[in-house]
Amino acid sequence: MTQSKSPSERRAHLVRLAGDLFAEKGFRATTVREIADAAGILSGSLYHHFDSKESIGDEILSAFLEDVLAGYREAVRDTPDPRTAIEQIVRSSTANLSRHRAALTMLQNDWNYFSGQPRFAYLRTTMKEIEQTWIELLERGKQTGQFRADLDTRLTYRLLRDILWLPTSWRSSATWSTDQIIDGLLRLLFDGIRA
Amino acid sequence: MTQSKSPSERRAHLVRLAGDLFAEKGFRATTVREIADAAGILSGSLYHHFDSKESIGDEILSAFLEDVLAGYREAVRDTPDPRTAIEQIVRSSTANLSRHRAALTMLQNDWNYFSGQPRFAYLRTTMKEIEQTWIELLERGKQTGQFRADLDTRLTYRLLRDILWLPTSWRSSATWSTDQIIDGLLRLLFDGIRA
DNA sequence: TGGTACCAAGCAAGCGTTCGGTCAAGGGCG
DNA sequence: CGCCCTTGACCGAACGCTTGCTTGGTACCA
Repeated sequence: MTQSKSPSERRAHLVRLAGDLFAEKGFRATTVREIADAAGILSGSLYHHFDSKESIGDEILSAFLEDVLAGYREAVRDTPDPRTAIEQIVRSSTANLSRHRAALTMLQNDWNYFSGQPRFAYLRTTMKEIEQTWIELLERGKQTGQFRADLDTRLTYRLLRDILWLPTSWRSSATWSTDQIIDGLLRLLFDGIRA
Repeated sequence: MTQSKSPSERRAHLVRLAGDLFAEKGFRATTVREIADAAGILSGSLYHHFDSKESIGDEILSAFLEDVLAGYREAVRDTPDPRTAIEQIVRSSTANLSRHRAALTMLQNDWNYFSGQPRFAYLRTTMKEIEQTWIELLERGKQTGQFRADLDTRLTYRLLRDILWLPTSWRSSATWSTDQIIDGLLRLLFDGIRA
């Protein structure tokens, strides 16, 4: 089972273990002793690989946000059609969110903790770019007549962005497949629930 | 300013102060010393009024859930029409949520902490009843032809319930009025964003 | 022999909570 | 009226425990 470990790949393994715990309990609520337990070592030994608990969180969050930003940029680059771009953003975001469940829980539970620290200033920066992308897409959609003209873009953006990473925090995601969730989300988003 | 305090009304005042902190930082992240500071007393003195920090949380959560349940029951009692009932639920929930902002933050941030304890078993009970109400309304709406027949009721319920208490956690709610949010929410919900 | 990976032990700070004591307000009583 | 004695609200200090993190040492592999 415990096959030979590569040089610095062991570090990535520890990050993954920590991420699993962060995804379930959040960052602050997870102790370094729990992370060490999951790895089968003592808590002090973690500090051979990381200089702080925050560093682990940093690694998880920055990796996530990089992927998310890449998805957004790719979507607006690939197509001029707002509706298609939004659909692609929803798909790439959903994929990223399920690959980085820990990051989402951390952003939701410990946003106050992270966003205050200078080290995590990139959190706000990235959010700004995401917001800008959404607003431009929604505005363009209104101009082309695809979206309702009475749409409050900023309000709609806030709703959509948050709605988008709601399902990821559902623990019993075994109930629905990713495709099911995406389809339900897109239909609700574009058409509402009315017949 | 500090007018004479009534007998046990001082206790309610402390609960309100604690609630303001819980609404901003969550339950676990708020310390009893911070609560005491806000009240201008020492942390130990809090235990003259409450037997534990959890008791304060209990008071806030149960009061909130009582109001929410009352709103749901009233909505389904007042009208047989699913669409009208849902609209009324959205309005009553929004009102309750803005009156009990602390409870929502606690449910979102510290759900794991509370839901595990027997003392807070009523959390799960209430959620069950809310879920049941939504599902029955959505099913009835499908049968009457008001809602799309291909709606996955359970998935839609999950989305709607969570979407409903999203805007409350937005700190800068000064940007939009409550009515604006409700309108945007209802339009998105029933009609989607498409023209 | 030198470096990597870990252990064993412990530190300071912070947590929720407890406890003995103080002190002003106020009702009963002579 | 003047005295006593209860009571509620709070202080000051500490308790036991958990937190993230540090330190000194050691086994092992190249």
